[in-house]
Amino acid sequence: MIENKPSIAVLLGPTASGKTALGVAIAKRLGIEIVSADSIQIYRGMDIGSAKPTEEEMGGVTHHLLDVADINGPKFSAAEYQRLAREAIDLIHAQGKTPLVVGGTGLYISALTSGLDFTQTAGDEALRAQLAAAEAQRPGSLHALLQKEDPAAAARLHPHDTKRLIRALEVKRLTGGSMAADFAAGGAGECPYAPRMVGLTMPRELLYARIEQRVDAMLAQGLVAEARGIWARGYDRNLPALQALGYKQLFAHFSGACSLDEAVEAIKRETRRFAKRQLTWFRRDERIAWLDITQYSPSGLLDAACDLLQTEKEGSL
RNA sequence: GCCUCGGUAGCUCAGUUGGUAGAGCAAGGGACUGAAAAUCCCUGUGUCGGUGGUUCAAGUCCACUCUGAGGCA
Repeated sequence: MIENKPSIAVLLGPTASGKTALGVAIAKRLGIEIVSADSIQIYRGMDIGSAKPTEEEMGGVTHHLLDVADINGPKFSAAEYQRLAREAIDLIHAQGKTPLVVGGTGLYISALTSGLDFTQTAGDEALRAQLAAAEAQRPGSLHALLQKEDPAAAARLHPHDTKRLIRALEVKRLTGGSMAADFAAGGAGECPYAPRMVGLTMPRELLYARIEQRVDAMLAQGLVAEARGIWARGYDRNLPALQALGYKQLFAHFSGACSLDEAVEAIKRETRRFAKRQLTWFRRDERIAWLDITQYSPSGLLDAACDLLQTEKEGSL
């Protein structure tokens, strides 16, 4: 009945909800370290557009999992994130502290708070390229293939969901296993930690207004120059890192596909949609204690968050 | 003051010879296990400016009225 799993505190929420600042404040008060759960802040050189905290914003609090990958380096993955983050967490636990995971990438957070077990098969780029080509040539062929090789997985995937179809075929062919089993598990496997989760929320209108303001602030901070610097390196525009909000739309502008104004509008629109998807992901996790930031004063919010995140600790100490 | 063209979904608009309305965009909901800020699926939310009239039946025809743009005086 008594679980002895080490606890982790998690602060999550959609983009522009104020996680970064609150996270630092919490870490300072509790004297702990932060583990970022952000799929874009892992990239070196993508600072303004990813809203990566500056040295000043970090306020002396140690942040893990920032700047751990290169834009054109080996393909990063959720599995890689899980490995690195667990290392960082173990290190923090070794110091007798509770790590505070802060971020908005749902899959990454789930990789730490649930039993998500990525199979031991790394991606096979050649196979992926081959499958992608087959689908491009004859749409629908991947789903038909999967139907033959792994009907259970095929039943879970839409014929248009090319990325997952490729992955399912990859898993089947390389390991003989089935993605269907993973889907069915729903991440319910063994989680090495006891997570304490707090989510930041607010009325949708306010969130959208904050997104608008933040994109404008990024532009004022030099987002265009940062993106142009990366653009100038001539990387393949299809790199995963370059699909990031802000960069992707500005690259379209640099290539002459649209005006700067149009790119900025697209960034704001796509960021809104992203926030909506984040909320969809988080909503299904009943473990999250939601704090509506409009219901608290800044210090009240900090108190409430610390309270929720610490309860477990008090109980176990 | 007169004339013309508009007023239909959050926005831009379409609505055949009268049968209580539909596209794009925006938006909302959902999925998600090695690309996840990615990828994919679903959804029309409406006193058709208002009032009265003709009609079995009005977004559609008639009258009046409110309102926007333009034109003529």
